[in-house]
Amino acid sequence: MPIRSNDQIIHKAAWLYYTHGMRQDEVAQRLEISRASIAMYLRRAREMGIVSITTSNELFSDDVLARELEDATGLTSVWIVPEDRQAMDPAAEMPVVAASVFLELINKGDRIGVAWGRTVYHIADVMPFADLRGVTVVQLCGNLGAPYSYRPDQCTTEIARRLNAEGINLYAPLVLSSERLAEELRSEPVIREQLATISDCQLALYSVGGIEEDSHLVKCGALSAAEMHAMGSNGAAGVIAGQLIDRDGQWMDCGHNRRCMSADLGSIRAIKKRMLVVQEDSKFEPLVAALKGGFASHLVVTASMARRILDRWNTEGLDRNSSGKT
Amino acid sequence: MPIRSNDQIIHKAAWLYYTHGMRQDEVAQRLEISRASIAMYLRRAREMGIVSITTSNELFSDDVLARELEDATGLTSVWIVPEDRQAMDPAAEMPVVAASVFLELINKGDRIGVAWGRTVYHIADVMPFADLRGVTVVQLCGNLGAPYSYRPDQCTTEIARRLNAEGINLYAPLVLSSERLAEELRSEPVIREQLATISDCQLALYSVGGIEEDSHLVKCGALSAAEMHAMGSNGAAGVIAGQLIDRDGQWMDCGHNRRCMSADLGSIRAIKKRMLVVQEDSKFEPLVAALKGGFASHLVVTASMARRILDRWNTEGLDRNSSGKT
DNA sequence: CATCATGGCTGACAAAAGTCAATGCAAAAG
DNA sequence: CTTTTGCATTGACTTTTGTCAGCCATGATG
Repeated sequence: MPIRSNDQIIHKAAWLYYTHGMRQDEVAQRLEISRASIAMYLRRAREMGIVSITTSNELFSDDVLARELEDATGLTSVWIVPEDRQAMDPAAEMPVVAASVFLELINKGDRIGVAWGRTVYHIADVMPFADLRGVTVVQLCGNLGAPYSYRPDQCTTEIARRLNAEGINLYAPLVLSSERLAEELRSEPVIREQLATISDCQLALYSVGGIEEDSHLVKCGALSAAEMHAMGSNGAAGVIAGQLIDRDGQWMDCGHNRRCMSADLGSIRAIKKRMLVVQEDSKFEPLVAALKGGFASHLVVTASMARRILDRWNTEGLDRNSSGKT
Repeated sequence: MPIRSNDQIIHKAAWLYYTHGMRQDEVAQRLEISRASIAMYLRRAREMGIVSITTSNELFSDDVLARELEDATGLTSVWIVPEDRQAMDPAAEMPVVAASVFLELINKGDRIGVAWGRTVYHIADVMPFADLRGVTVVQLCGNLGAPYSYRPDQCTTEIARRLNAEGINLYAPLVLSSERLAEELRSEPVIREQLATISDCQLALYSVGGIEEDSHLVKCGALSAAEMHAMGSNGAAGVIAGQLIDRDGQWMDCGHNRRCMSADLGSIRAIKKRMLVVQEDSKFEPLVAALKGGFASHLVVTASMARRILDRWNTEGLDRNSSGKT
C-alpha cells in the first residue's frame, strides 16, 4: 500500500513536469530538492501509474488484412503483428501489442478475467503501468503447483499490480485428483461465488493452449503425454483456461475437464470483450477451435496466422455466425 | 485531415520509442532515418495525440476542503487549486487543472457541450492533445461578432482539434436584434436539431459569467452597461452560456434571454457531468447562483472560493438538495 | 528552362535527463 | 547507548534529447 506522505511530492513533481512541461531543474528548484531526486520521483510516478503514457495501436489494427479477417470471421477487432523485414521479432512484439490493446479495452470500473499461460504471462510482463483504481482483475482458472514457472495467480497479480487494480485470485488448484473433490470444492461458497462472478466480467484475456506434448497441461503433470495424445484422438483440439475443447470449441466431457477448477466456458463466452492472443504458429488448429467456439471477439495474431485463418474460413465456407459474434 | 502516408512512420517511431522504450538513436537506426527526424516525429506524435501523456489530478481532488465542499453541497466532485506559497499562480494554474480534469471525465464516444468565455478559452489553450476519435464536441451557445477575442466557436474548435474529436459549431449569432428573429432562427431545422442534441451530452464545460460591466455580454455589446446594471437590480446574478440567471439559478424572462441563441438551460441541467470552472474570486455571487441552479456536478475553484461557498452554505443552512444533484 | 518557394531531412552543438557511488539520517537491533 | 541497516538524497559525470541553420529534392511559376 502506498505511503501517503511521500506520494504527495511525487504527484507534485509529476504534475509540474508532465502537465506543465517544466524542466527537471525547474521542478527541483520549486520543490527545493535536488534534480536527481526529481528524476527518481518521475520514474516512480511512471511506475505507480501517476502518469501514464499510452501510444495508439492503430499501427496494428490499421491493416487491410485485419479488416479482411474481421469481415470474414465476424470478430469485433483484429490486430496484426507484422512479420516484415524491418519489423521486430514478431514473437517478442506480440505481447507488447497485446498489452497495449488490452489496456485500451479497459474501461473504468471494469471487472476483468485473466487466464494463464506463457503468452498471458509475457503480456503481464510488458503491461504498462496505469492508474486504474476501481478495476478488478479476477483469475479465470485454478492454480498450478508451485514449481511451475507461469503460475495463473502470478499473471493476475502482476497485471493487477501494474494497473493499480484489485487482483482477486482463485485459491484452488487447477486440477484435482478426483472428480468428487473437484465437485465439492466447486460447491464451497468462496469458490462458487468467485466462479459465479466471472460472467460479470466486461473483458477477458487469454490464449489458447495446444494439445501437443509440450502443452502446459502435460508439462505441469495434469495429464500424461499419452493421455493428452488419447484426448487428441478423441477430438480434443485445444485448451481454454485449462479445459480441453473439441474442434468446434465445445467443452469436452472428459475426466480432466471434470476435475478442473476453472471458469465455466459458458461464463467465458458471456463476457463481452474476449481478447485472444496467439503467438505460436503451431497453435493454428487450437486457435481455429477457439474461434469456432466463440472464445474471441478481439484477436491479436501474426500476419501469417491471420492469412491461414482467412484461408480456412474461405475454404470451409464458414461465415460470421460461426465465430460466436455478440 | 491527416496525411496517411506520412503518419505511418510517425506511428512507428512513437511505438518504438514510447511503448518499447527504445532510445531515439535506436529508433533512428531501425527506421533508417536521422535521429533529429525521430525527435521531430515524436513531437508530432505528441501533438497529434498518437501518444498521450496524462497525469493523475488526484493532487487537487485529494484535499480535505474538496471533500467538505462535496459533502456540504452535494457536488459529485470538487477540485481545489491551492493558493499556498510554493504553488503556482492559482489563476494561471486553474485552466491547466480544469483541462486535465476535463480530459479525465471524457469517455469513448461521448458528446460534449462546450460554452464560451475567457476561462473556457484558456482551458482550450492548455488542453492536452489526445486521440479521442468518436468523441463529439458541440457548441452550447451562438457566436459573437468577429472582432471579439474569445469566440465560442474557437473554444469548440480548439478543444476538438486537440482531442482529435469532431467539432460541431452552432452557426448562429449569440444574440439577435429581435425576439421574432431569434424565435424564427431557433425553428430552423439545422439549428433546432443541434440545440435538441444538447441534452444528449454526457459532459459539459463552462464557466459562469458575472453581471458587472466587465461582463462579456457588455464588452461584446449585447447589453449596455446600464442595461446590465438594470438587470442586476431586477435580480440577475450571473450568466450561463450567454443567458442571464437569477439568484436561484433560474432562467430570467427578459428581452436579452429571449433574443439569445443558446442551449436551453433545462438541457444543460439534463447533462450528467456539468463541469463548472471559476477563476476569478469576483465571481462568487454568480457562482452561488449557478450552484443553486444545478449547473454544476463537477467544480474547479480556488481554495479561498471553496471556503466562501462552504461558509455561505453553512450560514444559509442550505443542503445537498439545493445544488441539483443528479 | 531557370527560378523560386516549400518542406522534409540532417549534422553539429547546446540543453536536459539518466545514473551511480558516496553521504547523511533515522529507525531497528544489539 | 552504540551499531547496524535500510533508504532517501545528492553532486558529479555520462548519455540522451532538443534545436536550428543549412542542405537537398520536389514541384510550381514566370
